[in-house]
Amino acid sequence: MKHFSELTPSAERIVDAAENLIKAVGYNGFSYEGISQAVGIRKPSVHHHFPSKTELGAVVAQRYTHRFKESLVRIEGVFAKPEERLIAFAKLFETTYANDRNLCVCGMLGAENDSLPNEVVTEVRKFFQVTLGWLEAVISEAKSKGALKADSSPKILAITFLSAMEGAMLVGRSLQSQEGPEMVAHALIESMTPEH
Amino acid sequence: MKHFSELTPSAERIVDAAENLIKAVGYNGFSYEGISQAVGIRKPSVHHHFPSKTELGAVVAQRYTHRFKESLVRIEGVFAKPEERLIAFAKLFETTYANDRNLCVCGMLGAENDSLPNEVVTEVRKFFQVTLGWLEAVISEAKSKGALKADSSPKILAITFLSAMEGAMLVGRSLQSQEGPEMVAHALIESMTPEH
DNA sequence: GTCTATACTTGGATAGAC
DNA sequence: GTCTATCCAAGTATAGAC
Repeated sequence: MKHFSELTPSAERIVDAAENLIKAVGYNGFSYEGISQAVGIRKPSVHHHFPSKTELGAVVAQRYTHRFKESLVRIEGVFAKPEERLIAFAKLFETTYANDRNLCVCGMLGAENDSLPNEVVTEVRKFFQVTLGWLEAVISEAKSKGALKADSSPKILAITFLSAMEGAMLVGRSLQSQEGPEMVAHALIESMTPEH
Repeated sequence: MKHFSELTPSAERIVDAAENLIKAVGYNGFSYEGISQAVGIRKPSVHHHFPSKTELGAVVAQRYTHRFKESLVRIEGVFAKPEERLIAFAKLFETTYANDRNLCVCGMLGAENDSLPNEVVTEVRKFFQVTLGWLEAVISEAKSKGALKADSSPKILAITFLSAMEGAMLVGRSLQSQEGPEMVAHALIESMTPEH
């Protein structure tokens, strides 16, 4: 399959448009026509760069995961404390949500999982595996430092935290609320912080 | 708009099929053809009962919310303690998830919000308002009893809890995991339970 | 209530010229 | 790389017979 690092400038603009459309209306909700309008070229030109919708969807998810990983590494370089890292993590989702109540690309695709081509399903799963691995390590460190108090394993807490972030975007969007993942993250972390 | 209480038996089977399809593949993922196959009648017969997809979607959401409310009232009749009610609440989602990793109808529709007709959006919003209202009351009671310890307001905790349930289904489905909302609910409640 | 037949639109995709 | 033209399938929807 095509790799996002080898995209021509036009292909890049197409992936940008597809990513934004997926955040808003999902894989089943966007079309080549929509991409065409967003980018300002005709449908067959979109097909020239991405012959099939499957491939386009997979590249979007792949690039999204890569950039998300970059953000996680950046957080490690800026924040030393695991508690700060968790808040910074939540802010990644908040930024997406604050932009038009958009969802996480892979959250949206995860919801649509059962109607997605296999190539896309695979990429989406990788996003969750990578993200949960990172969260688990951060939470594990927070617990061993005593900065976080909770009986459940770091693995389960990571799933809980990520679930809350993804769900917060979905619930907030349904309520047409300004409040999103960051508010939920604060409530969660606060409830797991030991009394001083 | 049509009300779900006035459905003929055929219409009921159509709504059943549509509900199941929405849980699996969403509003944008299902078609009259799919309904037709699930129910065993032809496409125009489906249109006879529900002229437009918009109306069918709205009735599905409407009936789903009503039944969910019934479940909430049933929980109140069976469990007295707010902690038990929260677990029973989580089990409602777990039951849906355990059936083929299906999503909550309104969770799925919430994700698709921006590509949904207004009538459906309205019904979905009602689901979240009703559910959050109920959760807020339960959490409020739990806090005043001292069964739950958390600084955030019951309103915010309700959003947090529901977000975690909706997100858990989405994340679990993406990972193709057996573990769903119930595991997350236990982790959450445990972390908010005061030491004895 | 259900059917066959059909209309109309959109969506994904290809051929071939520039 | 982009275009016009076109294909074919699917999706929503209607007409009208039984």
